[in-house]
Amino acid sequence: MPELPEVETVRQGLDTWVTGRTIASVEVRHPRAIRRHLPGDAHFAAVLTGRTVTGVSRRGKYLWLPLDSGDAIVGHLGMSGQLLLQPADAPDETHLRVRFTFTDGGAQLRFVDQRTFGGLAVSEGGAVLPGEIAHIARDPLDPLFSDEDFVAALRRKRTEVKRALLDQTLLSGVGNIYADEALWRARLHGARAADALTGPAARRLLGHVRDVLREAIVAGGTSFDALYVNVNGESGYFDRSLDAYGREGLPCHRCGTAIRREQFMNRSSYSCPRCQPRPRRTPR
DNA sequence: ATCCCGCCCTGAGCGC
DNA sequence: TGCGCTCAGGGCGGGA
Repeated sequence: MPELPEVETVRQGLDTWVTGRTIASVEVRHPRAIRRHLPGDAHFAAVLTGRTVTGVSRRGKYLWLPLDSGDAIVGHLGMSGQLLLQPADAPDETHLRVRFTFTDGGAQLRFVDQRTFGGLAVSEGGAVLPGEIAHIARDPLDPLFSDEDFVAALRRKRTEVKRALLDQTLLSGVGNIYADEALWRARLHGARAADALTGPAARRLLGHVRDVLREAIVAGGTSFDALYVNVNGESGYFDRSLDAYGREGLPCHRCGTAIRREQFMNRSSYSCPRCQPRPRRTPR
């Protein structure tokens, strides 16, 4: 569910409310939530207890909390994960998976995840960049992201442009919503062959990706339901600004044509039939 | 090496 | 009411 803007909203909240605090206890309520932490839940709790969180970082849709030990807690929200700050006396959430308490006795950090596609792990020595996510590309808001490298890599891909936008090793942070939004802005159908894009077209597309991500962060992300919320349980409001995603049958904000929905990668894709005509040739 | 598919889960909404 | 089906914002492993 969460893409870069939603994860960045969570990152900012964690940075405000968790950085500088020392972990007093860790309770793993569901083993699947730490399945990527191979040593298991007892080890997970033991290495984190007594550690101080020194910041909160993000690459694409991954978050990590560097610790004073040089290790890090690395996490992914999957489709339905939430990181919430809750008073100690707040009732446990139905899908509470991991609870952290702090030595200051303040709000707990809770990892709540209905579908359990998300998870947490300790990354040994991962404070600067967890090795577990070294294969994830920088995101387009990262100051060290290289536009020219991305454009060149995109134009080498023998696949459809939407598939390439969703490839987290090419650029990170873009998911189904923001891919469709950027393609709509760029007036490109997602089935266009990536290696058939001209350099200027690829650069324009990247510009639209960057714009829509930035605008969505300002809005606090996109929340269709209670599954995506910030660390204080509040929804973002970028759903009001969507031009394509989820708008099947509604008029295109540019030309008035009804937005269409198509199946792609076992997911829905939304586009304007007039502004984003299907390519005649698709990649093989 | 590159690309693509199936799968990992739970719950909401819908038609019957 | 209840059943069964479809759908949901992601990423990985493994096969082709």
